[in-house]
Amino acid sequence: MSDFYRKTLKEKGLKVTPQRVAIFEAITHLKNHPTAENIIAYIKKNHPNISVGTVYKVLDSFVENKLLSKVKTEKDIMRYDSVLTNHHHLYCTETDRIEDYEDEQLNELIENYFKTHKIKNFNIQEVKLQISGKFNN
Amino acid sequence: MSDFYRKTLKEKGLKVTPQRVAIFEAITHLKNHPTAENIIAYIKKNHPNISVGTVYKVLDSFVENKLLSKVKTEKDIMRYDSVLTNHHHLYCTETDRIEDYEDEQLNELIENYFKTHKIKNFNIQEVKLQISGKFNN
DNA sequence: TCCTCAAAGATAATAATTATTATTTAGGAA
DNA sequence: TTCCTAAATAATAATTATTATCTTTGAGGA
Ligand SMILES: [Mn+2]
Ligand SMILES: [Mn+2]
Ligand SMILES: [Zn+2]
Ligand SMILES: [Zn+2]
Repeated sequence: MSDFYRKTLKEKGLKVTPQRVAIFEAITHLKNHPTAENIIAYIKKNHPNISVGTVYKVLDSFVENKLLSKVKTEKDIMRYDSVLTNHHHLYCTETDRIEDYEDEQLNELIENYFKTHKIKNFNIQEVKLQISGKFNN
Repeated sequence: MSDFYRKTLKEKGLKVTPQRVAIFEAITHLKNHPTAENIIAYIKKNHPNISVGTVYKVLDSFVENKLLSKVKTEKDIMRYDSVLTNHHHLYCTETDRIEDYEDEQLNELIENYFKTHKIKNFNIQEVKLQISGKFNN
């Protein structure tokens, strides 16, 4: 169960603490690209004394160590993403829902496009789509 | 000069105030997708008594009225975009620079792709690319 | 088992943004 | 042109998300 988290933390050279394991578990469990607040609320059930500062610090270090990424939004609040494969996002214009969109064919299309259409003075590392619209239910 | 701003505001049914004209002028003048702070600093030169709250409120109403859009970033700070045509963004992974990237051919490619690859339960309104990488100088 | 230093907890501070409220003013009506 | 009024602004306080500080704790190696 939590052995996966412990193992991954160790591989990254991060000390294995109950807080880190709990946060790691929370972000893989929570869907919809949770906020720090979402994560704290979830963890508090089993770990009521966890400190807010700890959660922010751990999230930061997870981002640095590429266990997590940040999701860009136009709200004044950060959201986190545990899916690390190259994927895109569906943003609902009505709610705050953000869903993952994986599409290997699209990735190839874009990759090929930029192979033949270099951007001057710019070296591309990653291309992500933010697809805005509405979910039908 | 400022007649364009006055005219545009009037068209949108917004009262024409010196503050709104100044903010409108600032955002079209400032490059690199300015923050509210950037805008305030710029305006203060000619308009030293403008209030921070006013700037935020005006920016909000400009976004609502589609005179501006917000730019997604992974920092805890909002940035604004006066370019309203459908365009994409180059994010520098080293600095906070965000440049516009316009590419009609790419837009068509993507549009056509999604015509034949509908996303289930989702109605696309807009697709934007966030292209991360490094500027060569 | 013991030590040590990195991590966690508690708390205060900061930064960005929003809310409140008194004052001013744009712009339509008289 | 003057007057009126709703809407906008300025000043200020409050809120929210995040970060910093500092003391205590405990993970993990010796
Ligand atoms: Mn903030
Ligand atoms: Mn904030
Ligand atoms: Zn995602
Ligand atoms: Zn732009």
